[in-house]
Amino acid sequence: MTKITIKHIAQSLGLSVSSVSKALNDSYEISEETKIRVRNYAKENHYKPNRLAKSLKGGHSNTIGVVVCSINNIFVSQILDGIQKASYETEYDIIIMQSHENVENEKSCIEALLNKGVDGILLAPVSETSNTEYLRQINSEVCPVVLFDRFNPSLETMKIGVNEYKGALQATQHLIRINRKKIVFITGCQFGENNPRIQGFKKALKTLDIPFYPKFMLTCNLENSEMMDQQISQALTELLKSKVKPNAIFGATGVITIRVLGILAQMKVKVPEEIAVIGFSNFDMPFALNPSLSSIRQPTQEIGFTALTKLVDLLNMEQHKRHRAYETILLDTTIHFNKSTDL
Amino acid sequence: MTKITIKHIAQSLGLSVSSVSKALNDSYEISEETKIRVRNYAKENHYKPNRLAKSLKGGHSNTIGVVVCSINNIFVSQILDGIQKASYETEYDIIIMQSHENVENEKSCIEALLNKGVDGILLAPVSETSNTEYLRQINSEVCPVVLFDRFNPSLETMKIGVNEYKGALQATQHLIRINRKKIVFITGCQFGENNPRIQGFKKALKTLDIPFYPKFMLTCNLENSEMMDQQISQALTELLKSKVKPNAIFGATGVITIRVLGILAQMKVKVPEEIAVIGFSNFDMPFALNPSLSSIRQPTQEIGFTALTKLVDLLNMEQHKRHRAYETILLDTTIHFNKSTDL
DNA sequence: TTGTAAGCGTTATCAA
DNA sequence: TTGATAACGCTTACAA
Repeated sequence: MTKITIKHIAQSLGLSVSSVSKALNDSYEISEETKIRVRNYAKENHYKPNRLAKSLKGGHSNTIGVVVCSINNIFVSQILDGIQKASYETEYDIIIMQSHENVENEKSCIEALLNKGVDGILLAPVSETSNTEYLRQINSEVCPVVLFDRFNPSLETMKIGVNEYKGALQATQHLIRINRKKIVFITGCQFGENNPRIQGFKKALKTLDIPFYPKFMLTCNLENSEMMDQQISQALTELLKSKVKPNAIFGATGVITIRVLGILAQMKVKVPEEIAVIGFSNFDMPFALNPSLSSIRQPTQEIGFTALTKLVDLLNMEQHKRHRAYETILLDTTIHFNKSTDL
Repeated sequence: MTKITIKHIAQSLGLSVSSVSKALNDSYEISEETKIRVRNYAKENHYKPNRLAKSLKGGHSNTIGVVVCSINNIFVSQILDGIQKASYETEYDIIIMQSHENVENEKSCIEALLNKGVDGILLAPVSETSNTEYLRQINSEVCPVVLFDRFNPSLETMKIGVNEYKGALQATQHLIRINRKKIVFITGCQFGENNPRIQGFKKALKTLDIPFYPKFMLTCNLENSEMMDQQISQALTELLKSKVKPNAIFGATGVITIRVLGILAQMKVKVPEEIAVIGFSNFDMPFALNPSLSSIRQPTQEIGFTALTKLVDLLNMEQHKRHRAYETILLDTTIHFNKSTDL
């Protein structure tokens, strides 16, 4: 069970270390016969190249860093699953870091990854503007940074996400179709005004000349779920008392949407009779929810898989050619109607 | 932004490489004055030691491998969160692998980790007997293996889990207390007969002389959630038609418990009126469920944190002293009563 | 107190 | 076709 190295092989076979290395790497300089001898010996003795030595020599760590808001989140863990799946087919290891929806944490995560010598970074930015300059510098001077899930519009790099605009548009249209036009839209405070989910929502209203109530735009803190619950339930309580009473809620993220369901249940507000609910959510068991949730589902596995694959593609290119490969990939969402909008 | 090495520092300061190394490592051989010069220069120029070189030299990778059934699972991701948190305070990187509840995958994961040269392994075994011999060999000859969540009773090593027996006992007692004595117990097929959750359940029945119906022990496939849904709903449909109709369900894992809720909702079975439901679950938003779920909650963060901490402790000990440090830590669960058992 | 040199396991250059 | 040697960045006897 003891580790065997090239040196051992060389000694046992009466070859030099360099010849063995070349044989193992299928170099043209080595005779077929020797290659076979070496390969056989290596296989029989379970030789495994030492990745550390290889990396040290090669100047890269064969490691990719991933920064997400929180591992402990269904949406994120599905993406991570996709990233892992893609990574199995490569030589890269994955190191995961959590920004916890905080811009400064995000920077620390990236710094930590850089210290570890990662060859590339996969990042779901905290906000649309977080660490822009820093990231730009990293991407052009240190290692490629591929963005996924959320984008930083002013950062030129590879981006993989979903067509949020379309998803939000369709979901809103559905609410309107079932005659729920007084829609509360709940987002995280990291969402900028130009967020495509907000834009899709507004677009749907505008097209059909439905009035937009600014006070129906709710913003909550994604960093802390207790605060979030408080903020949402307080805001909803007030809105339900106001003269223009809402009759639907659109949740901009999975956590928001599902928490809203819980909050409404505790407030004894009937869904969908009093308030219809729809939102982004990748929760796997919509029927277990109260009531079964209508949702916009994102192809999370594919996001992760694509992001990692594209990053590896970049890594395999010469640095100066990379910028030409930059693209923004928008995958399609799917929309699922269940009881929470069933009228 | 270019990487700086010990060599650069040595040249700039007119010192030798070894002196710089020693200064940086606070060796007694180096004068205070030199140390300060070196440290300052290092700090000013953002010197970061190359971990690869350090590891290659030191003969360890500073990496810990973690094998879980699936990242994409609330319970697991909470544990991973705990592991990460603990790892921040160490020099170790974490590499995660997924066994997908399959014994052979589990072995491949471990092999892959060993190839990467991990210094230790954190493993949530697929079953109570999976890969016993292999793991024993690894643990004694290669690197420490710490078990968490599920245990392999015949493997002598460090183990971190929860008092499942007690949790199951309490939950069952609660069902009995609300006069629900015909309890269907649903487990995964990886659970052996001696699993503490099953034992706790049986004990509660036995103590109060409640009959145990073998056909109320349901087993489902945890590898595939569609199959699982099918198996459970089919079995329940039959049981509900039989002469001894169940009036409660105990779910042995979070996925089972929540899926049961969804299945019952689709079968239009009223919870808790017709069937009360309780089970292990670490789902964060019990109130969003239909109905709000009574559950046994495990201290997932703490499990992960403890497991990693203990593994690092082992790593810091001399190999031959490790076995003396082995212990089995059982953390307490908490039980939460909600609507699904509210009678 | 500081420096020299060897070595961790590879790969790459150049000679033989 | 094969081998000797240097190098990647760091640590550590051993010498000076």
